[in-house]
Amino acid sequence: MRRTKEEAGITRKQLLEAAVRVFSEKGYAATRLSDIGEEAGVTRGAIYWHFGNKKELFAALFKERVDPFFKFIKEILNEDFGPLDKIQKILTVFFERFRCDRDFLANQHLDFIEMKIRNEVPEIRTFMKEREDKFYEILVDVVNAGIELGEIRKDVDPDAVTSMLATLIAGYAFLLAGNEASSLFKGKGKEMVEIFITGIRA
Amino acid sequence: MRRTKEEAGITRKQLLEAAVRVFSEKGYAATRLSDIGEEAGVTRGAIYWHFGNKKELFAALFKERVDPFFKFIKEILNEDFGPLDKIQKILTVFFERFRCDRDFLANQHLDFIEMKIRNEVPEIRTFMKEREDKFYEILVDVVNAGIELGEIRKDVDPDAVTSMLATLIAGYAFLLAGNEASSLFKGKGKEMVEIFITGIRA
Amino acid sequence: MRRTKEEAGITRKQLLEAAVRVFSEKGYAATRLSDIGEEAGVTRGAIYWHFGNKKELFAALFKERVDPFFKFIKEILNEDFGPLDKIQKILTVFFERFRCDRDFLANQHLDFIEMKIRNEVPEIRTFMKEREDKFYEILVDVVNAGIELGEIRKDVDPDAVTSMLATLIAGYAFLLAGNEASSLFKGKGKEMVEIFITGIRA
Amino acid sequence: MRRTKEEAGITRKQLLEAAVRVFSEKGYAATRLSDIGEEAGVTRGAIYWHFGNKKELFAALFKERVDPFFKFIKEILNEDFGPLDKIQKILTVFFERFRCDRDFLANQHLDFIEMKIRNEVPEIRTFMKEREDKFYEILVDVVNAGIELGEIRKDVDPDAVTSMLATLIAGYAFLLAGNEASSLFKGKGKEMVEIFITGIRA
DNA sequence: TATGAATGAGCATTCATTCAT
DNA sequence: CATGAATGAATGCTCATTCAT
Repeated sequence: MRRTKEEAGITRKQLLEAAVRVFSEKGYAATRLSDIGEEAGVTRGAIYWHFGNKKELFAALFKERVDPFFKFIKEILNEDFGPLDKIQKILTVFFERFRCDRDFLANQHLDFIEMKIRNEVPEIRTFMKEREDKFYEILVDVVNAGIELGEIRKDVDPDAVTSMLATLIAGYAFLLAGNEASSLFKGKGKEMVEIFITGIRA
Repeated sequence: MRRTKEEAGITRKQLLEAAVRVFSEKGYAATRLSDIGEEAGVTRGAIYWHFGNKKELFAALFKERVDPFFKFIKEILNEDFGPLDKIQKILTVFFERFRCDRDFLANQHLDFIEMKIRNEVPEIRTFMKEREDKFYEILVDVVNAGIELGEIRKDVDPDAVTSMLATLIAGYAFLLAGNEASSLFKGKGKEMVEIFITGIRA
Repeated sequence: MRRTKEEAGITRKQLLEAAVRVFSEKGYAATRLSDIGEEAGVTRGAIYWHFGNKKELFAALFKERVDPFFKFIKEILNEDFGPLDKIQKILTVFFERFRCDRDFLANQHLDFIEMKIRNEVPEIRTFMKEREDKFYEILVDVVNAGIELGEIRKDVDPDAVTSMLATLIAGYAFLLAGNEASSLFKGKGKEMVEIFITGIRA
Repeated sequence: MRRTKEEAGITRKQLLEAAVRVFSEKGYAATRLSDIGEEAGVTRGAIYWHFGNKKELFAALFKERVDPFFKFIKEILNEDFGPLDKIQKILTVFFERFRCDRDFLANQHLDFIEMKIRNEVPEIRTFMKEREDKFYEILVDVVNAGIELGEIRKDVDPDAVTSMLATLIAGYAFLLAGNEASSLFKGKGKEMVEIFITGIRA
């Protein structure tokens, strides 16, 4: 039993880390709190102390994980690249990180898989909606800038670009996270980015 | 209670139809057999009579639904189009059908969501592997034909094309099936296809 | 489906034969009607046609099997032996038959195992009570005759002899029917009879 | 709800006590865990906490009950009696205890009734086999000693003696535990022992 | 803080039983 | 006579949750 504040913080962190892994591997419904407890080296009781219940634990995951995620994207967008390079960079970095950072992938996978839960917990819903809306606006601006700068084809629908980004990221995280993916899917992150960029380049 | 063979067939069909809907809406683990039973207008017992258990019911879904799905693709590939048009057609038709045919979407959604289950039931695993492998080979041939005919860029990796197809289809089905999708995702099926095709066209 | 009376009789007989085997192997509660059906080569429905329900099937077993069993004993008792020989013969024949006739053993095993059921079905209860009472009276007479004839010790309690018979038969059937019996139990039917007879001989 | 270790031990003990009673009364298959729970004053959940599942509960019964049982026999065999007296004592004490100690009877009844289960749970199987083998060896030694000392007839097969012991104990426990025993069976423990001893005495 | 013990609602599954054919 | 289809009550088991310690 951890007695100091510091130690309690460690338990909390371990629980969250265990939770992403287990949730993303099994999905929300099939995940047992005991699994998470075991993976974190504590009993289920600790989860209740730190998070209240299963749903809250799941919600906490988002609040803690999504923020750095969006910060990460913002950093890319703030760097001194042209619009097209920004878009390319975002996708490339996503794909790259999916491949290397199992936790990052798990998190994203979770994000897409558990939309149902997200809709059930208003807290998550609002939380995610806000950031995505903001992200959407920034991205559309980037695309429009790209068009104005002549980097992107004039006849490209900015919404198609954001949709394509969302679709590719969702699909990639999905296929990559599935233990044994479809035969069609061979990774090919860089090549796919290239195709996409070629598809919108002026 | 249905007593004739014919009527039993109806019950079976209704169970399967109910099952796609419920499974794809709730996911495998969160689906209760009673939900499916109620939706089909029979008791849980009927499920056991027809399918044996939950897993087998799920497996039966695949065996019955995936076949027409692949037939559908084959038909497109057999038509008298050029390679690029075939690829475009496949994606277009998929996206279109996802939008209009709720059951088709649900089915595909299921397919992607429940890879875990798929891996647990060897029957499904083998079943799917075979068809996907075949599909993959045909597609690669199409891409290579496209390259030779000068319709597709020479420097395009055929595997990148199949991966892109898989990714787009998975992502699209996914985002569309999520009750309240990401802000980034605005549908835009046709536009996305156009970007993709432009990305690989010679 | 059997259509003639004769064929129906065959089904009935097969069901009863299957029933003794399965009941005696698994016990009443653990026996599924489908087991019996399969062993008899028909579906459960046939059981309901012939016997009404599980309990009735079980009851029918007794009525059909116990009669010949008591007849068999009576025959021994009616033969022209001395009292001691009669007692010896009964035990010997029982043990012998237990060893050789698997169905006979199963039947007896059942008889002892399922006293609970017997008590639940008044029909069986009365039925068995009557025969056993009669058997008891005859046996006590035999023992008394033996005492009077000086074949059996005067200080032997006739009830102890009948109890011993019952105990040995029950115990023997029991230990023999248990798949892997106690290490103590090595069969030894004849030897046990000899010990018993020596124990009561004048 | 019991919260301390001590109290948990009480719950466990009560569950075991309830379990012997219910199992031996209804048999393994017909016993519902809720019966045991109710009899012990807890919910079924507590059974799963303490024992894992039904089979394990049953197995636990053996491991906890059989040991004292064999100790009890050993004590008799270690006392300062002659071989014949030891054998007589064992039977006498068994019969006596069966009559007075309902739990002891129930336990023994269980032991004989559920050989099937015993064979299904390897743990129990090995466990019992070992003790019975040891018991058998000791008993055979006692019989041989009796023969050498001239207390027991030279022509008596030691295995017949152990078999008789097993048969009598099994049969007696059986007939006594059956709610309404056979008409033949009138108890008569002491008298039966006397007959047996007379049967083997030199 | 965290654990151990226990609860209870919910779920998959089994199985005797029904009954139209 | 017998089957196939379906029902429904019962039962073992899982798991989120509670709470005294």
